[in-house]
Amino acid sequence: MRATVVKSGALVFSHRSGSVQDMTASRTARERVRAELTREITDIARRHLATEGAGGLSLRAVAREMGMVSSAIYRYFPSRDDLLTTLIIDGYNALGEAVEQADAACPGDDHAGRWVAICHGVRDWALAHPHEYALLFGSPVPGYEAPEDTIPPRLRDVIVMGRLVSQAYAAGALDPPALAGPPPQALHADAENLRTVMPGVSDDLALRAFSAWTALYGWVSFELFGQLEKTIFDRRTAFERSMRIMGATLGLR
Amino acid sequence: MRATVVKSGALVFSHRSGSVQDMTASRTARERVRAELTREITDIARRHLATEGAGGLSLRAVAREMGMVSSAIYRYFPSRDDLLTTLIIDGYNALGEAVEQADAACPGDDHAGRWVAICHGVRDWALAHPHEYALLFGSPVPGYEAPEDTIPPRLRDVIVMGRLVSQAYAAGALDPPALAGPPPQALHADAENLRTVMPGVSDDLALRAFSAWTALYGWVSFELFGQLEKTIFDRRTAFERSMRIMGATLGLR
DNA sequence: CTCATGAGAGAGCATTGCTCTTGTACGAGA
DNA sequence: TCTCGTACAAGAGCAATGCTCTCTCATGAG
Repeated sequence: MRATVVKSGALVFSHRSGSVQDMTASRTARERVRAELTREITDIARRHLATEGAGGLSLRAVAREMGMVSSAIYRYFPSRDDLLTTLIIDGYNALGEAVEQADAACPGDDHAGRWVAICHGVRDWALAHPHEYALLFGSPVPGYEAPEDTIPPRLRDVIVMGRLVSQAYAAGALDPPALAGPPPQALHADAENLRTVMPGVSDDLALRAFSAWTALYGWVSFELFGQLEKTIFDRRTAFERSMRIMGATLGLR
Repeated sequence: MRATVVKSGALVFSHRSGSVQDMTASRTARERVRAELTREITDIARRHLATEGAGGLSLRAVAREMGMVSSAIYRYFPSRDDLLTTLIIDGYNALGEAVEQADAACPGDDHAGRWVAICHGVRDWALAHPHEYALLFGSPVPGYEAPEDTIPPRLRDVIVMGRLVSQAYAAGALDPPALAGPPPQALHADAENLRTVMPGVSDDLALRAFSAWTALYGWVSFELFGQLEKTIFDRRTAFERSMRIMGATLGLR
């Protein structure tokens, strides 16, 4: 697999960079068809995922639908888990994008509004893609270990929330209520950790924001996994109310 | 997977039952053996569940371990889903019991302490039985529809929380902070609904309590499903802090 | 003692993930 | 333009799975 033409000065770094991934340019016809088929496989797999769920995703079924024999699919994905991994990465990216758009649709200085919009962004995406959400946030499929590649996409949504909190804090728009004493010193390191996506805020605020974040996903998971079944009926309203309360614990009003 | 094929010629029912919960006193020997074998199946299944997870629970493997042929197990459970259902019901009961005990271990008038104890009760049980927790609160297994029988056991834990909130409210021990205006009228029906496990409290309080409840499970699910992986390290402390904040939104201090 | 009934055994079907071997068409280097 | 290595697909096969039959036999109520 040798590139036909090396156009940029990549030659200089060619011995250093082991992982080259610029496959956007049209290479040979073979590689083009390979990329096309790979995309088609993931598309079909995503559709099966949406109808059957993660457990029902079958490589053989995907192959069948493509008119391939089952073994041929292993040319593209060495195992079912590898297919799952790309679906997971795609899922995190799709969710992250939805959240980014929800945030961007609000005026930058309406911090409380942005918070609610972000929450709705998560919930709406989850309701629209329940099985993908389950793949990302449900019980991990047994024997499957998420590789490192999934980490950056996974952070996209939380980064949006962190940015909001930091901006609101910097703008002096936060008026957090006194709910408890200062957080225990033992949590300083974790708060410091959280500040990588939430720069500038206090330990207390970072921890509260993360709590609100888990509450958001707690609600959505409850709703999607059937735990609200005979309990909450006006779910959108109840969700928004709950998220407003959570936002209020951060001082977003 | 080892085989350990045990061809037991006769079923020995001289096993000391000593069981406490046989409401129908020992009927015919046949029925005794049947009850015993049913229990043994669920025990083995629960062990497999704990090691392999829900997806890896195989009727054939359970049968093999019992020295039965695979088809024989269908005399006891008509399908894999039925086995799952009894495991789910048992799981809810075990969780509910753990939560009840956690609550009971606190002085009745220490409402804030009881709240934290209940939260730890949920989390501790979940950490001790991760796969069972995943079965109860994780992504629903595709094609599986939880039957009605699972509803009462599922309410055991939430009833404990509701009782606490009602008692604290009745004792005048709640001092909820002003976090938002009154809840929308649209949620009155849902709040009324919540009052079946939380009698006497206001709409606002019922909704806040339910929010805290979802936040609790949100945290535990995040922790168990790997979402806290490179983020929170002192998890017990962070969890308790988060739950204290949630309790404070109810006015528990 | 009789005999319907409950229960285990075994074969079998359709399905899965995955491997191995064999045939084939492409396409880069001569 | 031809050749030959390579990428690819096909097919058979293995070890599992859930579940359904049928056959046989011991149990235990009448």
